[in-house]
Amino acid sequence: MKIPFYYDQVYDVVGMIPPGRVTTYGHIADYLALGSARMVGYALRNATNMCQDLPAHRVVNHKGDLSGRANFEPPQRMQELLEQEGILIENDKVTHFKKLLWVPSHHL
DNA sequence: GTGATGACGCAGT
DNA sequence: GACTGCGCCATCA
Repeated sequence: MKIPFYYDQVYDVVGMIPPGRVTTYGHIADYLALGSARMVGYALRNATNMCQDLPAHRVVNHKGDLSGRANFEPPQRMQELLEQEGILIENDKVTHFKKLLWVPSHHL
């Protein structure tokens, strides 16, 4: 299966998110400087279904909310994976989100 | 080619 | 802090 050009870009950024940290769609989009935050989420939607190795659970929206958990096969899986890395989830939102936030460009 | 969709983000109120 | 509306642009029908 051919992977759309945008998806591969997202995989690379998401794949370099350090464990125990999270990032937002906007930051990824800004780092890629290709499209918008919507494109990131759009790409991840296929990514999760396609590449289970992809730590898409570390990607949340600008509110720190697990907006895409419903897209995971078991929606509960996303929260489980985050807690597994030490990230606490409350009311489907990342606790201390700003502290755990990791910015791609900041990593350079 | 046209129209609608979407795991979002931001400005305005 | 909350809600509303608009922009974003690749992908799908």
